[in-house]
Amino acid sequence: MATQQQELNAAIQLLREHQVRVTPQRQIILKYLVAHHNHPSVETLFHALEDELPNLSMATVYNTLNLFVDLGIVIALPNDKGGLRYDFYGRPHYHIICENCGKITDVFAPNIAAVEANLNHQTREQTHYLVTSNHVELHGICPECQRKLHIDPEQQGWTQPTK
Amino acid sequence: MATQQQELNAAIQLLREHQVRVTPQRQIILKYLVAHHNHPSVETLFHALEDELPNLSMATVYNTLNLFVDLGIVIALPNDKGGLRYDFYGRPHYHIICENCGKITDVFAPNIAAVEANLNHQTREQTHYLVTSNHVELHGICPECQRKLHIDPEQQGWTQPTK
DNA sequence: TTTGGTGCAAAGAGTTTGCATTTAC
DNA sequence: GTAAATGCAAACTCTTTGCACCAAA
Repeated sequence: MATQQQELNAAIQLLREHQVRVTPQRQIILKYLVAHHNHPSVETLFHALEDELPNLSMATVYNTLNLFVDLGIVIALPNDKGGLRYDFYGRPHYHIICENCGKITDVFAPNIAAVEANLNHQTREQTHYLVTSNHVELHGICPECQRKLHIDPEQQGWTQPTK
Repeated sequence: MATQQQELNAAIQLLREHQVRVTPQRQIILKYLVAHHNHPSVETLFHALEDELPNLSMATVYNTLNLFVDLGIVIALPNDKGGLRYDFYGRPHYHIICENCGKITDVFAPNIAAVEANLNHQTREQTHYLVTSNHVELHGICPECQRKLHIDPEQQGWTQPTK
């Protein structure tokens, strides 16, 4: 398991390899993403960093995140309202999102590779696409919200209360 | 296998059950979505229908699609640029998206249920979330783009050309 | 007849861009 | 020293909202 410092160094190395400059803003944004796996929106990230970087601009946050996504350091998680949240992508994993509170949790399944291989194979058989990657995203209710909503943890399904 | 007419009728029935009015706009938008599995954006849908509904408003398209998503008739497919595309959700399926041309293709895998059950179980074990649904999305290169890009169909991986 | 829906226009949110200044290399 | 990145503001795109008119039930 790589330490946060090692992950950060590896990411900075990646910047150098792509000949983009290692600015304080980029380092601080990276450091935040490595340390906090809270899948921040641009907004969240901006406010989390405004103490450390008082004249940080929103534009810089947008530009930096777009750069990181292009370099594959970070992945963008689109939600069904058209917004994006970001995640440092050190090790392959997928996500589960709480339908009640919106929290995003990383899932590192032991046989994730087997499931994905199966999925990719089937898809290729059927569509003849050349499969390059997959995104798995689950939705559910996180443990805290289960308690808050008084949901029986043994039940297998759940339907959102009518709005 | 349900015919398009049956799917359309079922969807209209759903509108009635939820006591929302069956307007010409809603019927025509539904008809389009049932007939074309091209995963249109709001823009695409609007232009496809402007002949049939000359004073159709964008706002109506937005409102209607949001309604359909809330009713579960249609699903929203967010892309990593923060945009949304829509898909009539008659039968469970997942999607593969061409990285070159952006085309979205439906995948109806035979044992999709088994793969999903496995995924859900693992996720629950690890996170203790109550899993309610899952979204599987693959990325790849569609057959046409493989030809255009002269990609050997036997190869197993592909990396996007540097921009 | 009575809500609820539509169309229009305006407002709002989120994101990108142009440009002068600053800074990493 | 030079090219690239930042910060600011303005521009732009996408989506929602308020309201008068219309139409489905």
